[in-house]
Amino acid sequence: MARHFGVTETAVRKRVKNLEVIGVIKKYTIDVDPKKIGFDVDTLIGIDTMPEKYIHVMEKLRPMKEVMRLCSASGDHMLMIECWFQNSRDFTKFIKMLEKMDGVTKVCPAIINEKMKC
Amino acid sequence: MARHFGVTETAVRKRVKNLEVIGVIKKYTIDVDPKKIGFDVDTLIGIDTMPEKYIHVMEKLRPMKEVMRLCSASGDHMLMIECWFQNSRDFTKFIKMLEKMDGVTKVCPAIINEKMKC
DNA sequence: CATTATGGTTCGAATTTCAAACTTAGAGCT
DNA sequence: AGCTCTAAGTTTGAAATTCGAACCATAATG
Repeated sequence: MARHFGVTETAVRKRVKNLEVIGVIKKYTIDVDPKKIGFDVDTLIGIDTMPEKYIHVMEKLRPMKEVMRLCSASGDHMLMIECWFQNSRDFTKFIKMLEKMDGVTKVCPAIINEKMKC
Repeated sequence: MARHFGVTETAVRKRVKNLEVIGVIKKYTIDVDPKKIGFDVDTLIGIDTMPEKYIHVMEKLRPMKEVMRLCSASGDHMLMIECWFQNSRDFTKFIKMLEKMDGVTKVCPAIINEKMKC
């Protein structure tokens, strides 16, 4: 980067450090291909809950090993989760579990076929 | 990592290198906070299209600067995109544009409030 | 039983990391 | 204008890391 921008390596380091401190850079991550490690089913699931059970459902979902990402949303769905499964059986089982979960009113699963842009 | 697993640093390097070669590690990324750089509206948008216009819509969306991620899916929606906007005005404008786009039959936007797990 | 593949280790030179001290240059005051 | 403060760069050198090459050890295989 330093070479690219024509400044010293230290200057770049200071800027990056600052981006970390002020929170622009939240973290450094590794993009892993779920299929390559046996997770053939990558899904995005929209969930709606009864308003008073919202936090409860969220707290219940968060620690689940299948749940790779979780965000609260407004609009089409109240919660959106990305989940990885070894196979479609596990996927179906999980969806059924969600539908039965206390406070959940709607479950809208989408199976991700291909990530065209990341 | 080497210290953690009690092997040499070179051993770890070789394993990581191998993970890169076989594609388990797709890439190294930086997780940036959109709000911190002026993108106050982070959204997840589900899109449905007429089957014959599917590829066409996808190719049109992919290069758009607002589109941070794009994946093809089956189930709840045919396409799922994550988009960043500076403000809700830009967001609304984009949604209207999508709705008018040739071949698009349905647009389901969700505004991400908080990423609880990444 | 010899051979190959796999997964380690050792070693050292080259490169990178990183903090401390120092230098601008501009912005905001009086 | 003169002064001070701050943001952003540079220099420098010691410490740490990177990384290839050469070299084991072991298990699986023809």
